[in-house]
Amino acid sequence: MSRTPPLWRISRIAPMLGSVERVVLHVDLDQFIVAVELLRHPELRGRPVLVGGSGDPTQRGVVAGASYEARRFGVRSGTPLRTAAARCPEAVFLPADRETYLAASEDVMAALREVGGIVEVAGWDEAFMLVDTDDAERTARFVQQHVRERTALACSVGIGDNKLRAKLASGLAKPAGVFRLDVSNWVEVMADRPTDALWGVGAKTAKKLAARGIATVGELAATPMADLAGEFGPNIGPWLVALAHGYDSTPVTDEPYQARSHGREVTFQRDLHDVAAVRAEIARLSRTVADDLAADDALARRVVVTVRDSRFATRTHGVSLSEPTRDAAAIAAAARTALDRFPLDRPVRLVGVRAEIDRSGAAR
DNA sequence: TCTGGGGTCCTAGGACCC
DNA sequence: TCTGGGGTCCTAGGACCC
Repeated sequence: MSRTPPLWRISRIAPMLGSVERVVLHVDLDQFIVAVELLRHPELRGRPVLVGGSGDPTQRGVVAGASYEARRFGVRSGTPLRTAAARCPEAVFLPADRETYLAASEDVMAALREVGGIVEVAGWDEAFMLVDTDDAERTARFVQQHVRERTALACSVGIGDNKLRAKLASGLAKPAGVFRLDVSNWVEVMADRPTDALWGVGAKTAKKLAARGIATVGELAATPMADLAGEFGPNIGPWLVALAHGYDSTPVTDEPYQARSHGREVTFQRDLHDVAAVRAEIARLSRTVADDLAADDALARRVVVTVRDSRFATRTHGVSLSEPTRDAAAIAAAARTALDRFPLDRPVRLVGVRAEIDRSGAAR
């Protein structure tokens, strides 16, 4: 189809001289959440800043954003706030402000679209771009400069011959740099890194691989695909080996994002012992999810309830709806039915309600 | 180090049907 | 009656990502 982008060029900077190539860029904002906060709290620049939860490190919550100064204390995204405060007592804690980050993110994406090519939003603070250029490094620098001019935010840009390599390259470019990772330097750059350096290999998979004597990307690449099909499945096993070669054929697309589900969950500051209180919370979350569905003009086809108990054991139960709906009472009734399937014999740490969206066609 | 909240995608097993 | 193979749907769980 007409997915071919317009020929990208920076006519002011680089006259079209050499050969044009098509590359994937991965644009990743540097310490995005903290950087946005520093725009309105410039006096905090240079200090260890941690954003997350309510901003109170004595409460349950984790770090959503850590400044580079804070990271030197061993605090990173996902660290419990309490732990962060112990490791970095002089840190400044700020509450997470999703609306502000979302607005900043939209400014960044608008700036990227001004550059041209195909722009695929991949999260608040990252995007892929498919561009045709005769100087990819110069194009990457131009993107950085343009984002900085429009938003005062710094980003790193990875250049790759597919999305996987571009994504890994941006990590290697940080902070505020440009790095190119393609078929020509893949082995040199990646072969000796641990398998969880790959995008899609996490701690669990890395551990299973290590148990088979596969510790590095190079060792994974040298593993016959059939060897992994048994433990990881007929699709994931071979895919892991492909990842280790840097293969990726997923397209960069600017199709508008369509959520497949909307959910809300809450961790209580103190575990709930009272079943009635759990039910009330489920009802409240159901109403919020119904609002989220309405805002997205979406209909639910299934409602799934999550319960995490005081021992951190997490279970789900779901109820399929007889017909797609966004009616708050219907969502709440389904959630209550699902909740009644739990034994609720232990204090409850977290509850959640998630609506899976019906995209079967006519129902928008 | 006592572990958030928003999501996506894949897998396995059982039900059900032919 | 005690035996089949394949396809598809549903559900719960797992892994991963930002």
